[in-house]
Amino acid sequence: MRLMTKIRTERRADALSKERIVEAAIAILDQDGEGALTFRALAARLATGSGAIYWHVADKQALLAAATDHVIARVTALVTAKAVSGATPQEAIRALALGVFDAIDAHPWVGGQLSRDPFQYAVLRILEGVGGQVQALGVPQQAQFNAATALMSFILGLAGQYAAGAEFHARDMDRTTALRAVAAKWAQLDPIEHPFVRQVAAVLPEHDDREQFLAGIDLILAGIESVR
Amino acid sequence: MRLMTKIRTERRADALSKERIVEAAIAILDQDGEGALTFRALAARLATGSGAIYWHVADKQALLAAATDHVIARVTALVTAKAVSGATPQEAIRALALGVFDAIDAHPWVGGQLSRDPFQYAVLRILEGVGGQVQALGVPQQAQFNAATALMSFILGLAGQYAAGAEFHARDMDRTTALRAVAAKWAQLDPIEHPFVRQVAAVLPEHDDREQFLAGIDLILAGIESVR
DNA sequence: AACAAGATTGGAACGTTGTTCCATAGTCTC
DNA sequence: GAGACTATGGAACAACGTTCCAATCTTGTT
Repeated sequence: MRLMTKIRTERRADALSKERIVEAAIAILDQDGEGALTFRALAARLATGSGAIYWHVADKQALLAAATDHVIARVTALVTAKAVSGATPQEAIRALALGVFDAIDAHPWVGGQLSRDPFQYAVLRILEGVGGQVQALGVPQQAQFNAATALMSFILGLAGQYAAGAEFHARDMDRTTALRAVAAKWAQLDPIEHPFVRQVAAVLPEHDDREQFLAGIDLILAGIESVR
Repeated sequence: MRLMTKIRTERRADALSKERIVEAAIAILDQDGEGALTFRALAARLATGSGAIYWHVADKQALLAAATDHVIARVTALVTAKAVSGATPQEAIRALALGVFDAIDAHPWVGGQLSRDPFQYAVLRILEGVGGQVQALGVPQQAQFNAATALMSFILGLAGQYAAGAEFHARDMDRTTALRAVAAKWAQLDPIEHPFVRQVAAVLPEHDDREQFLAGIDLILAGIESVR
């Protein structure tokens, strides 16, 4: 008896595969937003039927998780590679966080997906990256869990907010005018009931999301420093 | 000509109203989870048709936002009342954060909704509560925005994660056994690629979400302290 | 009391979605 | 070639959010 050659011999040039499906899904998501990804649109783009797609992918959740992982894997791989080549743990954490932020900026749907499913592989990747650097930071073992998950929660929280905001304006306007519109609405709130939000509204249109994000990371890093 | 008496005279005892609809929605969400809230189920519970509901509510998003606000308004009102009666800003922030956490624990769907729409009124309420205490903390004006939104993002991030996790097990098992299952899966990961997650898996089943949440808040508060 | 105008109701109907089912076609092992 | 397994494409199904509309109820005017 011969060992079965499990090597997939190219059946056809245009054969379906999980990878091709995921890439097509990402293309749709990037081009037309989260709402545009349907199995019909996907089947049309791949010139096949929805049944064929289900042969390779369990369901829509799995498809979204795979697409998200595809994007996040790039980020974590790139950053952990940098981390090896002599950077402080703080710098590595900042780089990882910014990598995730930029990925969400480029693919807003990733933000929504990350904050929706805590046990998907992409989230685990980020936790591993953050956790490793927290260890390198010299945080005592019992505190590592809380420190790493705090960083994770912050990243995912802002990810979700930013993504939802991006989904919100999408086509109609650019980000600045959208923020200006929100600020205008907030400025009209009751000064007695919402003094702080009104104050925020004044600086909202000019603020830089990236800087805000990094400031939050630095805040938590400073907090971790004080525990160490 | 006489001024129109715009006072709504009770049309019928069982008249529909936005409030009754929101309360029924909350009942369904609490009882059977986020997926169970449909306009058909809502209409059945209220003994009416879906068209009648649309007369009072714009769409499903508005309904979920109203339901979320209904829950969160209670929390912020309660906590800001406490804050007035002499508590340190730190204590007030902890109380507010824990209030939100407990609300999500009691109504997991609130977590999902909060992290999905950044401009809904409930989020604004939390931001106002947090921001007011950040001011009271003596944080310089330029840093207040970053400090408050960092706390917000952390709260919403963990809210989303916790809610998604709660939705995940829901009926089948309680939280501890669900965590044990996840921990078991994580423990089987490649030790080279995922050392930190494997370490986390060991403590995952015994950890207390509430404590973890509070630890994160304290970490950020410590970070804010160092900036002050 | 009768009427018109608007507010409110209940349920049918529409278009779209995720998913399942199935008849067919391709590919590999004997 | 005969089967067995893999893979495909599209029809069909149930459920959803939403729209539409005829019927009813309430109010203000005569």
